[in-house]
Amino acid sequence: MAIAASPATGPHMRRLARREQTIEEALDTAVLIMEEAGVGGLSMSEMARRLGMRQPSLYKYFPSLHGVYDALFARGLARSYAAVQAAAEPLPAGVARIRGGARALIRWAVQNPALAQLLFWRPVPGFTPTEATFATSEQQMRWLGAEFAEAVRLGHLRPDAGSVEALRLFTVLLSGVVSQQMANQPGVGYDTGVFSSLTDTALDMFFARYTNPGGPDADPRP
Amino acid sequence: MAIAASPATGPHMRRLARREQTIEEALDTAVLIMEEAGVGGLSMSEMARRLGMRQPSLYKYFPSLHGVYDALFARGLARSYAAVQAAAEPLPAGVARIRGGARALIRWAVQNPALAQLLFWRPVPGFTPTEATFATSEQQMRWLGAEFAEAVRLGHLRPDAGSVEALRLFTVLLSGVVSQQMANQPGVGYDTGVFSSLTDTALDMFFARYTNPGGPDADPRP
DNA sequence: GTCTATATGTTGATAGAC
DNA sequence: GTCTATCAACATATAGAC
Repeated sequence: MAIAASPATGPHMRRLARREQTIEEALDTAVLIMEEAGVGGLSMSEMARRLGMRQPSLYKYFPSLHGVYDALFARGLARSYAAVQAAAEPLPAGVARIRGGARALIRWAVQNPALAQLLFWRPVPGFTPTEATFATSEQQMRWLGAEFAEAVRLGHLRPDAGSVEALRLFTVLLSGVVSQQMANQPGVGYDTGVFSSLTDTALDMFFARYTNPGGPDADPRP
Repeated sequence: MAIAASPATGPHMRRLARREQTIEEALDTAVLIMEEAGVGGLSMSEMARRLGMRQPSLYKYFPSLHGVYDALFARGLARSYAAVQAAAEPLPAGVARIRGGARALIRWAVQNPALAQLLFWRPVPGFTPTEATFATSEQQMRWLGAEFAEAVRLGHLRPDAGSVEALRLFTVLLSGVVSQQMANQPGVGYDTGVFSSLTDTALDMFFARYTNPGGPDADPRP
């Protein structure tokens, strides 16, 4: 592996890094366009125009417009996942961690409406993400399932909170808050949005349903 | 008023009816296109093509593409409202009626994905419905608020169910079910969809939160 | 990797004959 | 109300010179 000296800083790697940087810059621009013109309003021409580049040059970085969407989808997944993990990891396992992750996801979605729409809805006709990028999505769901199982094991939630139905109901809540906030108050921040402010109430409602009446440490019936 | 004989069947009215019929047919076609190509995939050209008409002729019926979207928005509002009312009206006032209306709305949304997306999300960049059509939307919300107030009066729900927060939380649930169903299982029916099947569970969860522990007839605290 | 040039297609909308 | 003709933009994508 490390035969050549400092391969990560050699001219080849520098060139690769430069290329990566251009791609990142192009995706930044794409996000700006989508925030102005809608997710469906993205075009190679407008991207090139804003990048000070001719439109055909963009095809050296992306194979097609679909390729751009796919890269944006992957970026959205990675960033939302990172935001959730960064918020959830330091918290104690169980409902506290789940709550923190949910808050972080909704906050991220409200702050990144274009990418969030691409992930939560399917606004681009004929666009389906690549299998590879879609795998990240399933990873996120597996993580959430594991956290629910842990919350059950800790006695925070009743055993039926580990069912797929409970997990789906949880995603319904998150999706609902995000959808209502973005559709009815676009451009309004997380803290002032009338729907994003309902996040904790919605989570309370959900956890109350899956908590034993006797409290967090009550014995689940055998 | 009724000076001329049978004005509703005279030649003038017949002509008007014919015009209305053409417009309805055009909107039917528009819905089909949106279901195939996405809400943003609608175009005057494709509409005219399928109607066996030249594209400029369509401008005799709609002032612009935005005008078509506005008519579709109005149609979606009217039909969803009608579906909700038809299901809710025969039911006894209170939670039963609210539950029936919610079920009907989600069923309608799943069965009419294109119009539902136009109503629930804002997928068309730069399109905002006319004030007149938007008024219908507020009418629907006022009806829902009145039903909640009635449920509180009947003792079905706690007084705080009449708050705007509770009402918003309710719409979050409906929006969440619809969004998840349409995004993750497009084309799957209401009865077999894994998310639309959660409708009753979600409503149970909501009503449980706003019900007194002692049961529907327990005294609300003074 | 950048550019020019170009093929090829689409769209929304208007003017004006019949 | 229908049509033809047309305008002016806009788009994706490719070929090939430098």
